[in-house]
This record gives sequence, structure tokens and C-alpha cells, in this order.
Amino acid sequence: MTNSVQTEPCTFKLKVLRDALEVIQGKWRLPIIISLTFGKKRFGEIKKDIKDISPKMLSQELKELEINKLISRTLYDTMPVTVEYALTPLGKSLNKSMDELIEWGIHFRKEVIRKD
Amino acid sequence: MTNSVQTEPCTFKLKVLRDALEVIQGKWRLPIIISLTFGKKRFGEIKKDIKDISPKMLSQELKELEINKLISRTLYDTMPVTVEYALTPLGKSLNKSMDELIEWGIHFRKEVIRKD
DNA sequence: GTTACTAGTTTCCTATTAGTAAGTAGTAAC
DNA sequence: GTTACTACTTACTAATAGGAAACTAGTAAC
Repeated sequence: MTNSVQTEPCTFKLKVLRDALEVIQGKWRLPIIISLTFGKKRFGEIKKDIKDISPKMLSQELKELEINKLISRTLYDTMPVTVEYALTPLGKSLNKSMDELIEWGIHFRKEVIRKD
Repeated sequence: MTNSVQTEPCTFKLKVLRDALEVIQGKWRLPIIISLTFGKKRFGEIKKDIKDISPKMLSQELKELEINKLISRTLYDTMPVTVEYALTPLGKSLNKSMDELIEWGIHFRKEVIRKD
């Protein structure tokens, strides 16, 4: 009953699910992704969008998102240098999953009433 | 340009998204949920399913999932007591979102090739 | 009274994550 | 040469998450 017949095919699902959650988890990654759904933005602009984020965290999380190919980074040789960040197609493709999760989240909120 | 016109309606989405992610995040919650998608199970059975989980973590996470109404806990007055855990309708309704995320995760894996 | 079984709890410790504050690099206007 | 601007980095600290090991409660068979 408690054997591998049911758990085995699921280890793959679980692995993929964990990969997916890993790239969007943490306090700042979703805010960054959402900020960029409105178009490309510069470091300072994202920082203004997400009040409370420190430059350290923003820099760190942008790097992680770039490594995972959810965003692109473009450096412009202007005079104070400007750097533009934008969602890649992979980053944009997250939208569908996020919308599904938001729907569930609304459902969840209705059942598990919480303040704020 | 960087004003509230774009960020304001998004704070709600972000809040809901964070709520949703909060209840499934952590090392053990998804494995527990997946284990219970195969039907109700006892403490010891879940523990056998998820090798490596300590009784402390299993107990802690089951409590959290119960508080958030994703699972139910039923105590049976048998002789060594037995306790049965099962997904609630709310817990089951997560399936759709998870499947979407799995699809994205597969897509993600293809682009960002990783060992394991 | 000792062992065993289920379902946990408790304490202490380590590791990962995030925050704070200050500093850096390159350039250019005044 | 001092200020300013963008885009960061570095060092240190605090908070949170997770892990290991041992212990508890209730009951019952031997």
C-alpha cells in the first residue's frame, strides 16, 4: 500500500515543481518579475517600484533571475552607465502559471479568512 | 512612468500570490500534499512515504497545512491511537495550479539545462 | 514491570536568508 | 577638487528555517 507504485512517478513531478518554485521563491523575486511585466526597466526604476528593497537584495536577485534566464540584462555605454532589465520569453511564459495560482489564492483567501 | 498606475492594481495580485506561495513553500509541504493526493494516510504512513522527514518537521508542517485548511486531521480512538490525514476540497483544488506550474517547470528545465 | 506501538513533543544546534550601513567605480558638470 | 549620478559591492548582523536526538503519553500484551 505504501510502496513505490504511487511515489515513483511522482518524484519527477516533485522535482520539477521544486525547480519552478525555487526560481520564484524568496521575498523579492515575484515583485521584481511583476515590476518587469510592464516593460523593461533600469536598476533604479525597479528599486523605486519596490520600495523597501535594498540595493544588495535587488542586485542579488536580479543576478539569480538572469542566471535562470527569466530576465535579460543589457548594459548601455551612456555617461552615467544605464542598465536595462527585461523579461525573457521564458520569464513572460510564467504568466499563465501565476494567473492560475492567483485564482487559487483568491479561492484560498475566501476560505481561510485573514485580515489585511 | 514609474507611478502607481501600474503598481497599484498589482499589489493585490502580489498579495494573493504571496499567500498562495506561502502555504506551499518550504521543504516538506509539497511532498506531504502529494503524498495525500493518493488518499488519506496516517502519520506513520506519510513518514514512510517521505523518507528523511523527521517527526518534528512532519508534525509541524501537518499542523500548518491543517491551519490553512488544506488538510484535515481525524483522530480515531483505537488502541494505539490512529490519526488520519486527508486533503480537503481546498487542498485538492490546488491540483490545477500545480499542474500548470509543472508544465512551466518542464519548459524551464529544457531552457536552463541542469544536471540531476 | 518491561517491551512495544502510534503519534507525537522538546531542546539544542546549524544553516540559509534577509537587513543595515557604508563604501566603490567611472564620468562629468561646476 | 568637490558634488552628483548610476549601478552596484562588501562586511557585519539579525531573523527564520531546518535538522538531530532524546523524550512523552496512553494502552496493552507478555
